Parts: sequence; C-alpha cells; structure tokens
Amino acid sequence: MYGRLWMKKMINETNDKIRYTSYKFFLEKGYEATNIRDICKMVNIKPSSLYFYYKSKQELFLSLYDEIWSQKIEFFKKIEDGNHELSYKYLYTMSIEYYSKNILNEKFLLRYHLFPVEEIATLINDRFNFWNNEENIILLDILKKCSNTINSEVSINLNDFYQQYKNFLNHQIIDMISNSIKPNLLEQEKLWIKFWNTYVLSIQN
Amino acid sequence: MYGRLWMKKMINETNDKIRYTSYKFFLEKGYEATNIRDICKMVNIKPSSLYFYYKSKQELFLSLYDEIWSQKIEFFKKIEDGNHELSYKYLYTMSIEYYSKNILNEKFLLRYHLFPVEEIATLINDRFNFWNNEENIILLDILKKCSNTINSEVSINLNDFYQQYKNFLNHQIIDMISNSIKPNLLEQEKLWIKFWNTYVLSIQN
DNA sequence: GTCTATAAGAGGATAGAC
DNA sequence: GTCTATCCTCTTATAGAC
Repeated sequence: MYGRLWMKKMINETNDKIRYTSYKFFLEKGYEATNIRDICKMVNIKPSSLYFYYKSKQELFLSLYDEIWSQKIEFFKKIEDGNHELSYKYLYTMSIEYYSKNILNEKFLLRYHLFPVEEIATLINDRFNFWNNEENIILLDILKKCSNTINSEVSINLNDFYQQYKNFLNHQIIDMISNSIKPNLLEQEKLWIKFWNTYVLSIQN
Repeated sequence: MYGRLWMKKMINETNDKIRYTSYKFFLEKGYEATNIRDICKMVNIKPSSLYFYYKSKQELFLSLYDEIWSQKIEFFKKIEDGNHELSYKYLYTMSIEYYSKNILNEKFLLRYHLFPVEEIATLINDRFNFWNNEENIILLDILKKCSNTINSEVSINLNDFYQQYKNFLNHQIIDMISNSIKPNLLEQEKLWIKFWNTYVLSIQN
C-alpha cells in the first residue's frame, strides 16, 4: 500500500478509496484490462461519481503514476538531507529497505516502462524522463557526498560507478518482483561485498 | 521474427500472416489491447476469416505462446544431440547467441509471465509449468554431460549450479530486453569469467 | 476459404436531478 | 458529491451466402 498524507485521507475518503483500488487494478490487471465500472463497484460509488474527481481514466492513471515517483524521490531527498553520515553502503542498505517495502510500486513502474500502453505512451514517457532525471540528480549528489566523507583508497569515477550501481540494484529489484521475496540481511551483505569487490577490482585494471 | 517450417509456410500463407501479425501485436500492445479487427486489417482479410483458422482470440494467443516455447526447447535439444563437445562455456555462448537472436520471444514470455492476463492466467500458468519443466530437464542433462567431459578440479553440485547459472542468464536477458542491445563478444567473455570465478569462489567457502 | 451482415455485450464518458 | 439514465463506440464472435 502506497503512503498518503493522513490529513488528506481524512479530507476526502472517497478519493482515497478510488486511488487505492485503481492502484491495485492498474498494477495487477494493467491499464487496458482495468475498467471504471469495476473500480466503482469496489468503492461503492457509481461511475459518474468517479468523474467528479478525475476527468478521465488517463488522468486517474497519470495521477497515480506521478504519486509513486514523487514518493520515491521524497525518500531519497530525506536521506540526502538527513543527519546520518553518508556512505555507499548506507545508501545501498537504505535503498534495499525502501525497495523491499515498496516493491509493488516498483512493479507498477516496471510494468509501464517495459510494456508501454499505446494510448498514454508519450505522456508516460515524458513523465518518466522527468522523474528519472530527478532521481539521477539526487543520487549523484548523495554519491558525491559519500565520496567526500570517506577517505577512500580508490578514486571513483562517480558517473561510471552510478551506472554500475544502478544496474546492480535493478537486478535485485527484478528478483524481488519476480520471486516475491525480500533478500535477508545476510544475503544483502554478501551481494554488496561481491559488487563492491568486483567494482574495485574492475577499475584497477 | 520467429521461425517457421518453410513447407508449412507455403501450404497456408494466410495463416502465417495472421500468426506473424498477431505475434507482433500481442508482443508490443499486449493481449487486451490487441484486437481481431486490427490484425485482420493488416492481413487484408475480414474478421470472420480469422475464425476459420482459430476458434477464438485465446486459441490464437495460446498457439503462439506454445510455438515460442517449443522453438526454444528444440534449440537446446539440438545442442544436446549435436556433435560439438559440451562444456559450460559452450552452453553459455550458444544460449546467449540464441537469446540475442530471439530476444523478442523472450520479451513475449516475460510479459505474460510477469504480468498475467486474468482471462487466460490459469491456462498460461499450466503451459508455463510444462515448458519450464521441459527446459529444466534438458539443461540439467546438458550440464551433466558438461561435468562428465571435463576433468574439473572443482566438484559442482549440478542443481545448485543450475539455479545460479539460470539467474545469471536471466539478468542478461532482462538487460537485453530493456536496453534493446546485444552484448558484444568481449563483454560476454568478461561476464562469463566473472560469473564462473565468483561461483567457484563461493563453493570453496 | 473468404465474404456480408449482425448479434450481444462491454467500456468510457456525459446530462441533469437531488 | 452522488445519483439515475443514457449515448456512443469498440469488441468478440456467429450465421449463412458464395
């Protein structure tokens, strides 16, 4: 279940039900197979009532899509501005914690990134580029701070490291999505050490 | 483009056009967003003609799904029965060659595995289990032969190795699908060495 | 085998009352 | 805000002629 402001939830309960229900449908059945009538049946309203909140199915979907991204960005902003000392390992640990807690959000994003819906493809693509760019900026900022705080014996090319790190994380996210299980702490530790050693090894050649 | 017997192609041209067109639609637009009318427009026939070949949209889809799996199984059977000396590295090289050549088939399978279509979910699931089991049997047979031909200094648990090997391959397939690029031979070589070294290292602990 | 014609229903969306 | 009623379009699938 994706997070929402508690206050907002109390202001308008129907809208929250709509959002929660349609999120689940868009995630599991997909955009085309999700229909307004079924959403409304779950929420116990008539279709015309939904159109009071959203002018179209598209608008409803895009609003959810943006909220998922926005929530992720906020999480990493908090890490950057938090008072915990930043390190590569800490960023990785926090990321895995976020992704395993919000793995359905990642499944949602993956679905519409890998298999775009024609009707909204260009809209989604624009939004993806925007949010992905936001994420890149924040993560590169965090990585920069990491490289400043530790006095590392290896000098790292941040852009290059970021690419490999992202690839490493993406594989784990895919595994979580397809296996529906979270890696335990020991496995995480092992995977990180393996990644780190391999990376350091590769740049020393 | 997925392969077909040349003879079969000549026997019935319309059916091949239907199969080729619907394959592309099911792959790119998805099952729900693909409609019979659009397929028929591309093939230059009327919808009622399509129902001469297939009794329903489901049947058409399932027929394509099975052909994709069947083709893959045939490839690995040929490797097993071929006269080339079997080794882990050879299997890997041949697999990558197959996957990069037929990456759209893998995208097709991934799509309906990760995001099942409700209407046909149980049917697809049964078929997936069947074909996946076939693949496991053949690949384990090949791996067994590999472990026999080489006089390896490390003794390998085949089932364990197979799991890790499959995981390793799956990550590369996902990368090919999302990046739409094939890894070059040098990268393949590097990835394999990395995988092999890490695996041997891990079983020595 | 391919066509015309059409049944039968599902889906997105709106008008206007309360 | 939520309802009833309804419009219009799209979709799978069939009947029956050629």
